[in-house]
Amino acid sequence: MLDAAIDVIAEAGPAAISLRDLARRAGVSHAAPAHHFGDKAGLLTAIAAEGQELLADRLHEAHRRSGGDFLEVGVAYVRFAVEHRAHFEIMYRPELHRPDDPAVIAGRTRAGAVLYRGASERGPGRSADEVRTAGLAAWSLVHGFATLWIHGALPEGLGDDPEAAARTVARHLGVSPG
Amino acid sequence: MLDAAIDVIAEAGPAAISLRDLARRAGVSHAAPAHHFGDKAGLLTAIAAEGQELLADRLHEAHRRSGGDFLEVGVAYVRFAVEHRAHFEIMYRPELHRPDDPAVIAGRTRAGAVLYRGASERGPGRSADEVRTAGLAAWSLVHGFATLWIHGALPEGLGDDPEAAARTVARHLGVSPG
DNA sequence: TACGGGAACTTGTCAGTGCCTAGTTTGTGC
DNA sequence: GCACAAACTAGGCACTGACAAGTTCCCGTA
Repeated sequence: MLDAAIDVIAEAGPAAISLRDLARRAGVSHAAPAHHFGDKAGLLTAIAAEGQELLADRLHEAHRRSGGDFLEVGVAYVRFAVEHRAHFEIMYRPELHRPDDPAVIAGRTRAGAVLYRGASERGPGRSADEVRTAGLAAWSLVHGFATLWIHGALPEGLGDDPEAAARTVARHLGVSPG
Repeated sequence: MLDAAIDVIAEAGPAAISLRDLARRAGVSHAAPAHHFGDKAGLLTAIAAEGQELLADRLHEAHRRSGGDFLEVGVAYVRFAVEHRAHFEIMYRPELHRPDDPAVIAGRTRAGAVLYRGASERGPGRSADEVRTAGLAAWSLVHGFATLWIHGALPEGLGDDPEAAARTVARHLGVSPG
């Protein structure tokens, strides 16, 4: 059921999803999805929670494999967004799900921890506030790049490899002037 | 009619909009909106085109007033997103409108020109490719910051002034290492 | 083995929606 | 005065999410 939902969202966007269509695809009655998830927001909340956990896993793994290289964590963020586009879109659309759901909050906290750990390891000699805003800058950059890439808003000529393009662009995150 | 649509989107998101509800608010029959805009996508396309023009105006003005300071153009981008949240959300949701609409393309081209002009004036001694990716980095950063701010995904403690926060964060866009 | 309970699911219904077609009003230029 | 077009209305169709009530089936317990 969740898999079918993710397929639909990935190909037609979150607005195109219908509980009844999912039920048809799964070969069950039209009320079965509501039975499991409560309502439509419940279904999307489940997807958001799954996405947060998945993102946290990916960021954690990238942090470990790269030895704490923040650039690689950012690239992993973009890769997650492109590969799990449906999850990504739902996660950052709080009006479609329940952002105060415990499972969603838990995943978001875990993912956020990796992002901020990467930022704090990046410049050890800087103030706490600098570290914080540097992390926000990096997050903003990769998040913006991912959403622009997904929505096809970026200009042509970047190639078809989002990771390589993200790596190139993210290198422009320089040291802070204070 | 467009104003009513923007109010609804701003307070409940693009998914909550209904042609019939808009008609009720405007005191006309349920088919009147469809008559003017063709269909729902037509209405949202009109909003997207209006938003692109508005964004282009804002960026152009910020570029002029700041003497070409790219940071200020980025801050204007964030300000536009926060102040015209409904327009901004529709503009970057191509599955909800018709991104190939001539009016939309015209506005997008005009807005893009300001963004890239700001980037190219930033470092005159750099290669064309560096200028291009620097512009993309800046755009990604302010776009990401704006969307995260709008969706309430940023951590607390940033205050309630998105422009000041954006200015602080965007300063982390340093020089490119190549 | 009989049974009670609960989870999974079905059936039916309701208000609401987008879109379509046909008809009606209203304003304008000739 | 009138043709014409734009603006709008009225009604219907297939669809949606949500809700209420009933059904099936499995599993632990006596």
